[in-house]
Amino acid sequence: MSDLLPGNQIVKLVACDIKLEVRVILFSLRDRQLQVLLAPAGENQAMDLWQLPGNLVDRFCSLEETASMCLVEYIGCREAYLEQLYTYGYAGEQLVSVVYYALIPGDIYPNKKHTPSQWFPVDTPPVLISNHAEILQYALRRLRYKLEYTAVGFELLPDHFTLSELQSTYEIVLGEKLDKRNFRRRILKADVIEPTPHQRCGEGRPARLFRYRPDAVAEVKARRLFP
Amino acid sequence: MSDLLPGNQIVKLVACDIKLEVRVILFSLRDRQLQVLLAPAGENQAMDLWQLPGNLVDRFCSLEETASMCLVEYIGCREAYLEQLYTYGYAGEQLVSVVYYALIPGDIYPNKKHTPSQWFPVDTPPVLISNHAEILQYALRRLRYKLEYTAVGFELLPDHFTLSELQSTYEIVLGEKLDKRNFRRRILKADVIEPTPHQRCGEGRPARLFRYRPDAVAEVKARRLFP
DNA sequence: GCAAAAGTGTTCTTTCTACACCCATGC
DNA sequence: GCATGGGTGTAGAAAGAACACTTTTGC
Repeated sequence: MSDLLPGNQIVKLVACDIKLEVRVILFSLRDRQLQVLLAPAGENQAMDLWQLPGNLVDRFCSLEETASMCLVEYIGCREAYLEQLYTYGYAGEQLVSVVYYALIPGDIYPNKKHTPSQWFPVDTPPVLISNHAEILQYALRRLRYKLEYTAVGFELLPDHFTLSELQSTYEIVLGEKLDKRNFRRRILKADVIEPTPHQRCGEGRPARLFRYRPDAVAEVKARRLFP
Repeated sequence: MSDLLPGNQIVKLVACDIKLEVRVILFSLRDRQLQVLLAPAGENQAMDLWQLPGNLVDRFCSLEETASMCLVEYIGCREAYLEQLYTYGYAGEQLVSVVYYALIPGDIYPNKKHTPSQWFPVDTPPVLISNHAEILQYALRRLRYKLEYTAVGFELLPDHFTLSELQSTYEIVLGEKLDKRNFRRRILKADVIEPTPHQRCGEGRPARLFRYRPDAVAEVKARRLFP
């Protein structure tokens, strides 16, 4: 298990049998619920044990690249909002786990792919390995908190969306009803989304479509201000 | 290569030549300035290159333990406020750096120890290796932001402190003058510090001493809500 | 023309901000 | 008794919360 290493000086100090992995919490809106993608963990399917998707860190990939690769691998998604959550060290198992979370536009990626992973409502997850349930709860708290002081909610929607869709997103994630007029005022004042010339027709009066201002994305990322 | 595997299979894929280190940003108030502890980085002293204190992660220590050990090693300090900041991956160097920051009560630990590390004002740090200057800036932003919505400021002070000392701490870290009455109202409403029966005598009228409520510490920690 | 969702302002309440004087002690 | 820092309340401004009706389309 303790692999041998080439003998320059720095290697002497390397704690070489610590495993390093990246895990990604994929959040998405499906069936009007906030859902999370989980992968089966048990050798034995009957156990019904699940885990957060992830990969060991390859020596040629950065942490964020590894996380991005997970998105591609698990749902074929490029270019989602991705943010580092926390790094957990498991002393007993010599394992370090760098955890990210991602916001996946709902209804873009199919419910099932070739992978055996599945979406679960965040409120009713299955039994998870290790401390993954705790990590999931923490991610949820962070996501909710973040929604309250930034406008990242649109990252869960397609490129173009109506204000009602955005409000619904906030309501689902935060788990509470919001006032329509106050919501619009606040979200527009935040100045990260802008109206487009297009409308969406459906039942009732057509709604104006919005999109996020491309120049505003950096700003949202920069407010990576909490633990 | 990159499928996530449970249990024993994981070992096959270990990227064993990735180095894992913990760095700690030690903040402290000295000479009425916010200062940071740095360690010399150059083999050659003339270069005057510095770095954030840190250690490679030992196989038997957790990340937080490693960070705590840095505090002991560099300034002989146990029991400081310690919070994970961010984890940086350096793909080119196969290096992963888990960075914490710590708030060290000022004037408790002497300015110099047997270690060659030194305190520098955060505004005028020396030249730092790698991206350590950037990390320091990020830590500062996080600390300032955190002070605005929590009451962690007292972690930079001794066990007992006056409200004026606490206000001064906030002013130094945030870099702006605060209104005395508003400050007191806010900090008391936050409900994390409490008056003690004691007073501190000095010049002028004696000041009541406060301390943080032991049961409130968990609460502050729990608001580890930002990236 | 009616069902269904979109869109739009105002009032009240709460929170934040600005501001000045008396108090207790040491010397 | 005076110099020094400690301690206290209030009024105006800004921000947030509560609230109901008109508009546009498809059927």
